[in-house]
Amino acid sequence: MTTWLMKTEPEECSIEDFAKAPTTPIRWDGVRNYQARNFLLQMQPGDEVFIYHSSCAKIGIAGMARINRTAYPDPTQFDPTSPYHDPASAPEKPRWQAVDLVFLSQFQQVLPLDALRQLPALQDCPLVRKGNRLSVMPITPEERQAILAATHDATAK
DNA sequence: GCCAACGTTGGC
DNA sequence: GCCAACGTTGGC
Repeated sequence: MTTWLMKTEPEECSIEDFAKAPTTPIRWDGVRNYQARNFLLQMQPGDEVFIYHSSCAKIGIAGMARINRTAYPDPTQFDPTSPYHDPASAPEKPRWQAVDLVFLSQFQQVLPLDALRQLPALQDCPLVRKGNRLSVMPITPEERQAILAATHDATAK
């Protein structure tokens, strides 16, 4: 089983959206980067995902979700009214993928980016490297442990 | 709002 | 295949 981290702007989709309806899967669509897409394709049912809030007041990891449905063609790429529409993608040969996530936990406080930067285990994680824009990335067991140890979240193990 | 860093596009 | 121009990401 792999652990992942996915970035989201909370105005669009936040950990609160998951917590509001904890059994309802949320489609993670709009990924338009090949490296991130390739990670989506590797996800397995039950994989854990750290949910990271970006471009907002409280930047950092806000909670966790798990993979509820593995990769399938992202419908927004074929929707001309969607901001994620990709006219170059053909339905018979979809370019972009989505997965579904369900709620796992919400941290009592967002684990802020500056705290993440201070974790020695995260020195090689793309998340804390300046200028890195990767929105979906794998998290090693060591990184996962360090993150969870920093949360003080009793529900996370 | 600024801007550095990055990925993508397209002319050649 | 190169690489300059461009658009986007995302922290500050």
